Amino acid sequence: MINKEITENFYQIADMLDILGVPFKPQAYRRAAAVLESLSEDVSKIYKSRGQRGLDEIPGIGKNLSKKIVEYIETGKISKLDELRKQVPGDLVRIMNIKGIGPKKVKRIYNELKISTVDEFRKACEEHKIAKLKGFGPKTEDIIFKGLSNLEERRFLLGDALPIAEEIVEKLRAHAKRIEIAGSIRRRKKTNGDIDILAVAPPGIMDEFAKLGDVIVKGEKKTSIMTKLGIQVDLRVVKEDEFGSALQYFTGSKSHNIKLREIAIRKGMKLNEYGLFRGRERIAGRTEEEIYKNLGLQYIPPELRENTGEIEAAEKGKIPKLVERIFGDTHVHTKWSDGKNTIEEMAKKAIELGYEYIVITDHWALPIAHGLNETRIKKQIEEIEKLNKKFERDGFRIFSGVEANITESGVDVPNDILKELDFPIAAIHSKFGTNVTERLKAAIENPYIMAIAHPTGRIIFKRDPMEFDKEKIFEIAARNGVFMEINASPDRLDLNGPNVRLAKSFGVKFVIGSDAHSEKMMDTMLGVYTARRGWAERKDVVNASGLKDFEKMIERMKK
DNA sequence: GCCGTTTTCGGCCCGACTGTTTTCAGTCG
Repeated sequence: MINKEITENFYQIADMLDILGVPFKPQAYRRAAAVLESLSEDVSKIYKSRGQRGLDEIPGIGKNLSKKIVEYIETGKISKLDELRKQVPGDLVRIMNIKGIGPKKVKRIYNELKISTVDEFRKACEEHKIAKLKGFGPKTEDIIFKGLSNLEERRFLLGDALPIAEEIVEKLRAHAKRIEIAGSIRRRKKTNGDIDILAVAPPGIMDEFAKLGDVIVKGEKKTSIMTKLGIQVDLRVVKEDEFGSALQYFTGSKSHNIKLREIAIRKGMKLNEYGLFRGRERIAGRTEEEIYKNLGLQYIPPELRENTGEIEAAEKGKIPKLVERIFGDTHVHTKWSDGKNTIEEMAKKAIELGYEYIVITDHWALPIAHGLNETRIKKQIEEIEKLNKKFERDGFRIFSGVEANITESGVDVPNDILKELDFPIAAIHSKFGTNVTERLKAAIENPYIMAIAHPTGRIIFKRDPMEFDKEKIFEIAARNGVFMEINASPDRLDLNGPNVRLAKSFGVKFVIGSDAHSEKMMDTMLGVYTARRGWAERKDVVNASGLKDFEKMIERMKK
């Protein structure tokens, strides 16, 4: 996606301008980059349809930055970045990523020691040249030396970070009056760089917390540790009547907060983590709700706090009523293909999770996944019918389905099989770079396919999303009434939030599926969070309603 | 480089903690 490439370029320009000591511009570049990062539309599409002016209208992007975006779309590079590279040599930008080392320090080392590469920095540390510089010392040198061998920023899947955060909160709960997860985990971002926890507690909690990892910093209001798993955890302790303002502040996002503080200033107030103030008078702070209210805003759920239009929506009272839970799982694997559990075991787990139905969607003849064939799927349908009699009294139902593979010649399951199934879904599992738009289109236009599973094929940290004409596919899907799946698998979360929002703008409806291959994995909450981040409401998500609605929908689609 | 319910010029979020200092600059979130 071109947005991401431009974002990278902008962040680099910002860092370089920082090193050069240019004021204010770095912030402008970073703000623009952050906006582009969570923009659901492809900037090249915007440029194609509405020209440079279309780009200009994006908040945080003015004449100069839109010109640079156009330059990147047309030439694949930004000449300003090339110019800056001549002025800011070597690895200085990368070295600046070391926590505790910023533009000023990097620049001084560069100027005074005339070094710029990682190797030169390492050598300078070993020879203790950096500690001898004025204003530097052994600790700073140590931070740099250790940081050099760990330069890549590590991020964690929400599916990994959230349980760790919850575990720490549980361990500390007895020592705190109130305690909650804040930061990007509370916003349910798909990946997280660290864990932020906020508490109202006596000072002793810091000692308890310090036992859970290696201490990085320890003060009475803030302590940071590094856990064995390599994830940093920050604990902040605040006063009880400041909890709301602190939670708001530490939940972010940064650009959401900056915007809120600007609104506060415009209305003659001041907002910080201790409260909302008018002059010396503190007018809010105990709860987040009263802060938003006093700023003249509707309450904004954490998942939306990315400064991508939610503040404007809140000003007009138009924050959507987001999905809260789902009633069925539309993507479940079993032992019939590559799953670990039986249909019955998966059904029982679903009942335990409070669901009213599941759809069994095993793979079809996929070589890697020991798939179904015509005789076996008939047997599977028989088993499902038998189990349905058993579960009837629980008000629970199992639907038949399949996860068809979308090959280059179309969906790999014959139509006369598909039409026997309740809810067949289809997905691409190979050749991620070949005719993707055409293949997705063919699958959507197959009259029996109900949903496209993991539509972009992305696997976080491992495989980039496939390139295809999203607008076209979403338009066709909406027209054909085919659902786009929000895949709740922790390393997929595909569609992601911004894509959900884009698809929604075309009138696409969604299903949330766990893609579970074992009962342990059958939790769709990450999918619900992803839907919320995409501003999806109950009416946008089929399985956000109960069994009756799902049955009716299937009947309708069968006609 | 962006932006405007005081502004098309002159602002640009704000407090905690650290290391290196003798009162604070730099960095982070």
